[in-house]
Amino acid sequence: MLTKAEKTRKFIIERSAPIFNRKGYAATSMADILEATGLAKGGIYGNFNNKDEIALEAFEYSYTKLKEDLQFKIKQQKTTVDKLNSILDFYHNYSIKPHIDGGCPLMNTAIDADDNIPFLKKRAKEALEEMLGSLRKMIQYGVDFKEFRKDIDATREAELFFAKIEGGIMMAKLMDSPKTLNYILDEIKISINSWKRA
Amino acid sequence: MLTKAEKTRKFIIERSAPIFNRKGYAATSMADILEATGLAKGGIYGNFNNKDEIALEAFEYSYTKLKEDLQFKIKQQKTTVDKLNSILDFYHNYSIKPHIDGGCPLMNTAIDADDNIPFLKKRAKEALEEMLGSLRKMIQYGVDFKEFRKDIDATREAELFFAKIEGGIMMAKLMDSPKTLNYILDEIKISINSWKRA
DNA sequence: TTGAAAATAAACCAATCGGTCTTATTTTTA
DNA sequence: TAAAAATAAGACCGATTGGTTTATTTTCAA
Repeated sequence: MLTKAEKTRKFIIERSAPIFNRKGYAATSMADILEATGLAKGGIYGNFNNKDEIALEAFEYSYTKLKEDLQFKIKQQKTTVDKLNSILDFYHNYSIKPHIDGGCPLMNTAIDADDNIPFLKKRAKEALEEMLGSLRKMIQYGVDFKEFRKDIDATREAELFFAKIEGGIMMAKLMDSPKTLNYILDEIKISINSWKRA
Repeated sequence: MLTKAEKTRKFIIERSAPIFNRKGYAATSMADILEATGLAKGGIYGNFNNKDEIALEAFEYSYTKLKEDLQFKIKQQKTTVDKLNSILDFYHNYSIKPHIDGGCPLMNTAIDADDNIPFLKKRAKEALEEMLGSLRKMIQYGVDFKEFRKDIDATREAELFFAKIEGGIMMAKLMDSPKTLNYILDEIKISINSWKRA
């Protein structure tokens, strides 16, 4: 069972995460967090040392949710091809209905924190590395178990896979249309098929 | 000749643009701009109405510089294939040495302004549309003048071209390595070749 | 050379920033 | 059920925010 303090911490993070993800670190004020939680300063600072700590845990929350939502879809598939396609399916209409308000926390934090907020940038980088690692393993599994040709470079393809999706999300967000993202997803789907053994 | 006022405006924007591009709208304070220009408040507010106006012109400056730097490289090439490749060349090592401090102003502004700063988001969207328009025209020219197969969808390819590059830039920035961006550029190069007529 | 306009510095403003601290209340434990 | 401990409210703090005003200096045409 969660203690009261643990529940409150969790509650504060759940409410803060979408705000940080939408507005970014600097634009999110403690007043925003008070409003979103309905708590007063004592309630917040009794559970967190400072804004940085909330921002870091908020990123953790948004990233973990992304990971878990993806894993939920992936687990339902058996073959590597189907698993990869389930990721593409996850991002279908992602710009309209993202897994958390504000869109991909990796990209948002990458851009928001890159030149100014080292502790957040560091964590986002680690998260991206983890993400790429699972994707690489998945593709390599497909190679090792003869689904894909053995000349497929899993590391390279994982990086390309993710970069394309992120680029597509950015375009879709800015253009207020999922069109480009869907083009990207279509293209990745084709390239996955091209990895298949003859 | 520029009047004194025009010179001062230009000077303020030149100094502010990299700061806005690096830190984003909210994190950039008027104090930052005073420091970067060496001017006092009177000097700034005598030339601009408010921070928003500076931020908007700063984006304009960063975007125009991107456009001009690209056009300079493109103009030197004759064929569409060479022109497109010169764009790829422009983005080679872009993450290490971007055309302006902070990297691509389109992506930075897209993420920074998307959910919070409508006047900036609107301008970034227009800029992206313009960018995609020129790219589309360029590819279509290649189709019309028989460099590319006639089934090539210039609109689609322009969007894919740009989305991939932006995704690559984001990854390169976050990972502190141009590796993924270069993978992306290689892949785009191959796809350009695949558009060629037999 | 002079006088009006343009440009600037810097004091000043209210509002908001992140954060602290005391006090009251609620929750847990004995 | 009472004492102890955990928790939260909200007044308060100095610093900083974007922006204004005023007095002074600079610029340039007549």
